[in-house]
Amino acid sequence: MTRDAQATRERLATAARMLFSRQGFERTTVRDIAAEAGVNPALINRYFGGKEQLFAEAVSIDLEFPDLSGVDRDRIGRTLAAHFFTRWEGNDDDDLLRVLIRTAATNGEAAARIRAILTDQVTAMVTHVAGSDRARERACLIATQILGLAYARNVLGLSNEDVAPETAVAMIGGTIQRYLLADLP
Amino acid sequence: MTRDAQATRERLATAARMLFSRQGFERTTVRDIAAEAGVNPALINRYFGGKEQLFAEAVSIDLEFPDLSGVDRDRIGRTLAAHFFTRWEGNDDDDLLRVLIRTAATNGEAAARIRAILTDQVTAMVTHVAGSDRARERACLIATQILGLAYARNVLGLSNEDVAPETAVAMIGGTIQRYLLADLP
DNA sequence: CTATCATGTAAACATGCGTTTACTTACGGC
DNA sequence: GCCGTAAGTAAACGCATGTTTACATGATAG
Repeated sequence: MTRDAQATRERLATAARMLFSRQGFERTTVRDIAAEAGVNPALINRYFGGKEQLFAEAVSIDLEFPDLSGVDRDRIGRTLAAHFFTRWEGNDDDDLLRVLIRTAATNGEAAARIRAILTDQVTAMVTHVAGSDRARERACLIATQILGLAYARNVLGLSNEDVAPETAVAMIGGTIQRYLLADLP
Repeated sequence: MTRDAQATRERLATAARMLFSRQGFERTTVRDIAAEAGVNPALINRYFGGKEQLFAEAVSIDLEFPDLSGVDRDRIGRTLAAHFFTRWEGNDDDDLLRVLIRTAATNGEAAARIRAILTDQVTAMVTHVAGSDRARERACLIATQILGLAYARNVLGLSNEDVAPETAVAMIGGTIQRYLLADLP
């Protein structure tokens, strides 16, 4: 048994991300997390202070928008749709947006975290592309579509059999394009 | 204390809908439900067999699409958007779609229920309006937008301050219109 | 080599959960 | 009016949870 506090911490955080992502906060037990990390449950309290703090520390997120500077102005929506679509394509079990979408359903802190992401990251992107005029409204509209796509795929389990990826990227890309740049009433 | 089995059953079902809606399945306890209904927790088992069965019975849902027969073909999307928007406007605490959206995040059965709604009700509506060709794809696209709107409002708590209702109805209506009737790639 | 302290463990603790059991109470037919 | 039965209750059960405590162990400085 090799002993390395920092490595153990990270094993716990990684295991936590994976399980929170798959099952949400309530259904994931500290014993599950510890077993997945191969250590003793008590270490969660030693290193993080408790389950809540582990969640707060394990789940922080960056949407990682692609660089849009070289993209045709009328293809930005499609590029963003493709970005999110492929990001969730793989079954990487520690995608943090997935964690939040699942967890926010019953956890106010997670919901606040997503709102912050919208306010900060999406609005910044919209401002950068379309200017600051009504940027927040546009960001919220875009968020409804992106979150709906994420929810359908991650929570409901809709797959490429239900909507072909090309169709989804093209149509949802068109929607984002409208929300970004079309005139608002 | 007046005794009426059927009334008690309904009090339990109503209380369950409200609490499941507010907190999701895991966070809602049978003791909470019984207290809200003003009866003994054991009656949940007597009348429904258990918490799971109570959930299954209390949460069945009808999307109640508006009658679209008299609506201009190019205003159908907007009509649908307005329908869903106003439906969730009020704070009625027993809206069943809200229950499902919250609960599906950590409960496979609820997720299956929403998929069934999509398959049955939304696809039927699409078929009726736009014909059966690729109706399921169109239904899934519409679902991503509707669910995203519902999620943003009910789970994240986005309000009319974030996006003005007129803007949301117009823009999201336009999206549904495209998903319903525009050529798919 | 050994003393020491961070690291890890096992077991118990306190609590809250869904459910079951044994019991009490009010209603309706006779 | 009585009594059988449906309706309702109180209390306990068994289990799983997050957390704490007391103890064991391995790396490392002197």
